[in-house]
Amino acid sequence: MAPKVLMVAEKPSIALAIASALSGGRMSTRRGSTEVHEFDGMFLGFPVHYKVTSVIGHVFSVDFPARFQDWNSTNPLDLFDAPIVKSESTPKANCFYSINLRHLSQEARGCGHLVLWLDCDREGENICFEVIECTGFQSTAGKKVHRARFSSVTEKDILKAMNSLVEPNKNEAQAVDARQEIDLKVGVAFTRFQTSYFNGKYGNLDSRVISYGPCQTPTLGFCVRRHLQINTFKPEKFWTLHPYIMYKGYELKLDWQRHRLFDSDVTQMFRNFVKEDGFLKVIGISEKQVSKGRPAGLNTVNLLKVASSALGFGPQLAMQLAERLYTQGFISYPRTESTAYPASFDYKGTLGALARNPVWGDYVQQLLSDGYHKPRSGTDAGDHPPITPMSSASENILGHDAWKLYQYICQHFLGTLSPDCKYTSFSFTSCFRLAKAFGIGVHNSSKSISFTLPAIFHMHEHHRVYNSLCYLQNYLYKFSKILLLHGIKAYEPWGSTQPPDHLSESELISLMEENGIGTDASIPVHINNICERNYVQVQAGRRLVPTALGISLIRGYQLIDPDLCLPDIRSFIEQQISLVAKGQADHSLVVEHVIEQFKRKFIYFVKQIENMDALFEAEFSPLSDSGRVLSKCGKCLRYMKHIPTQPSRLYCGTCEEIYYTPPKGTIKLYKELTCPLDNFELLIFSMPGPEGKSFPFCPYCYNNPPFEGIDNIFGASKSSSSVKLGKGAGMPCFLCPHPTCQHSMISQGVCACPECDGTLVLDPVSAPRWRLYCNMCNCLVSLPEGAHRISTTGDHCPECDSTIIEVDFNKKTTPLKDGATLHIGCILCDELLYSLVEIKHGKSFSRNARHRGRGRGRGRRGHSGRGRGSKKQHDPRMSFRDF
DNA sequence: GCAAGGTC
Repeated sequence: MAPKVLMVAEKPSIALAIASALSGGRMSTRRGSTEVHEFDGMFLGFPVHYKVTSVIGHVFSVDFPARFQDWNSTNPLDLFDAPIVKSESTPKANCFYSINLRHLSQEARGCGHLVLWLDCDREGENICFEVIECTGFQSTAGKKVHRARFSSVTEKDILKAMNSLVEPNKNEAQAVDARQEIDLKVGVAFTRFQTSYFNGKYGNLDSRVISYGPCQTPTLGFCVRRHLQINTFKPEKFWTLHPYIMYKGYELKLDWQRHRLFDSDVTQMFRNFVKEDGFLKVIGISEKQVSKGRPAGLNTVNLLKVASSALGFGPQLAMQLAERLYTQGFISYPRTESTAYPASFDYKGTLGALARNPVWGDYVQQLLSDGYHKPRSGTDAGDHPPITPMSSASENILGHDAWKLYQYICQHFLGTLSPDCKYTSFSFTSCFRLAKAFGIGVHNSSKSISFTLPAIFHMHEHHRVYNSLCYLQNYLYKFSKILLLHGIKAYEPWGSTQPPDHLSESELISLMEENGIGTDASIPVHINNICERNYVQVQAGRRLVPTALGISLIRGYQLIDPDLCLPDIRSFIEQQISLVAKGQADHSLVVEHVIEQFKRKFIYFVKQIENMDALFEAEFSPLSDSGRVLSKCGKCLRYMKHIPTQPSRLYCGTCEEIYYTPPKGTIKLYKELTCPLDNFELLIFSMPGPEGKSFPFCPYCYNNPPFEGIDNIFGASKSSSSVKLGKGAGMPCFLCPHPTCQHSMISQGVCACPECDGTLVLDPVSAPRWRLYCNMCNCLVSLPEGAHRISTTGDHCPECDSTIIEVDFNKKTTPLKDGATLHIGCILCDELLYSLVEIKHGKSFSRNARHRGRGRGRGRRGHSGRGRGSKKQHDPRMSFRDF
């Protein structure tokens, strides 16, 4: 059998391109975690069997070990010296691709060579070593690792790279390791300190996390800098003259060449001169040919700028739309830095694909028949070609927003192939004759007051210039060199100088790009971050207006240590890790050095925090003045206040303790019931919307789970729970294993979830639309509607072990004979109850399926709680109706 | 609950 060669790319699209190029399209493709393309070919002069697959970005990410994860017991300062661990990045919830790591180690089995086709940048080089680690290639004798260096994913470049394989560059990979460690330690240390300090002191900051980061903070800094410029702007009054002439009913306003004066009296003097004379003489006309070059190819950052400024789409939305257009085959890969097309690019073919489009098809035909120009040369970053339409679409197919974005991408592409845009700009200059005023008999332009009719031109799509007013100007010039002044306007004052507007998102993207803050893929994330943290708000025209919180933070850094919010902080880190990438400095020495510097900055920042706090004090209210009285503290038995602004929390003024509550919902007192474990009054949390779940929780247990390892025992890992538990997310009652408390999962749990490993729990306040919800997934089951009361009993069904429930039907609507209202039974085995229950929705079963077999559900009974049909119990997708 | 960087 031919030896096997495994090739790994950074994303599925590249794997496909490489396999297609090397196999000439003759390959077989099978679906693994990611697609695997297989074919036979030659490698280093020998016949081999190729397998080409990909990862999906980074395989690993860095974090602190578990013992540093607890905010309360970890001093943020210690994070600088803490170890860091690499662990497999958890795949996205809606992603069928499960696991990069296992996929790779499986595919690598039996392969003698590994060829790394990761993107040719530092991140790609870093992922090379992640792949090597996953495949175990490094450690096995007789196996060889190769790095393909390609400048584009064209067939030519792929073949060229194949013939000049090199070794992966450890230095570049280590530079990324260094950046990861520095970003993690600095970001997390500052974030935890700020969050604890300010959220522990003020009640209306309106952000769960007061985050800091070497990218997001300078991004915020740009917005605040502009805001402060606006606030400190001192307007000045100015005066100007605007004479009017009439032409065939048109009133034409002329601009004064002096533009404006800051002196009222002098302006008034000029005004009188002009008015007294009443005539203007045309002394010159200019006709300029102006040319605007056709654009180069479109890259991500430029797309984002136009999307924001012209289409009104934020970067996050724009990328989502672009991503969808890409996966549907309408445009090429949307994340690219390059604005230059590869030499081999098939313009004709791409134009051909657009030729039948009803909107611009005619223009495309014209370009094809009259000949198109090659795009202006841009820059080639060696990643992907510029963003280009791939096939024709219509608004009906794409929907409004995606269509607008697609339309721009098409028009930009057609623009790159069109002739340069040429247009003519006309203007004429006229002057008021100063003869009278200055007693000079002859016109002298040096002593005249000149006015200009502003150049008027209109560019039509496809660069045709129309301008009826140009003819008008010509007419004026030829036939009427002396113009009668129709009127003159000069208000007092005409106006005042205006401050700049708030930073537009598009300007911000440019600033970030210029200063090396973020990358094309991460710029939208950083902007989104500062919005979500409530540091800025996007207002009309997509302008970013900082909030009181955002301003206080930046002004605070400016007072304590301006470096912290200047863009240079990113370039400093970049410059340091570049030394590692070039092999000029040792990885660990650089990390140590940079971390040490930031540690010192951190210590100083903590010491000086009062300076920032003074700004917060002026702007925000202390916890003791915030919120409204809600429930009793179990320790001091005094009332605590609920502070509903993010992060939602309770504050006990007596104990000076904070108890975080689940986010994004309403919180009410739960019938003044108390938790048997700690005496705190129970609360009921309701998620918004008609289908929103409600559940009781004890504020103390929620923040300090009384039973260790709740996650492991019940498989309800915080991330997989459909309820976003949020900060301190410990244990709501639906996870509580208390054996006798009437609110615990043991008491309220009814049966195993049909779709995951969770337990269906009675929603105690769902009347009259009674229901059960799963304590782990989205599964929702409606119970008989309109019942007065539904409650669990202490009994279990002898047949399926579900909890027996008691239903008190409404007198008028009771389905029971003779108008009886009380009915007791098992919802699965009792014919009547079974006929009245209905599964509403449940989406997430596949994700949790792998937790199966760990015994939970009814908890102490393990599997026995799962339905009665033992024959079907192994199918996790079994619908509720199949029981 | 935290950073920034890949990608789906």
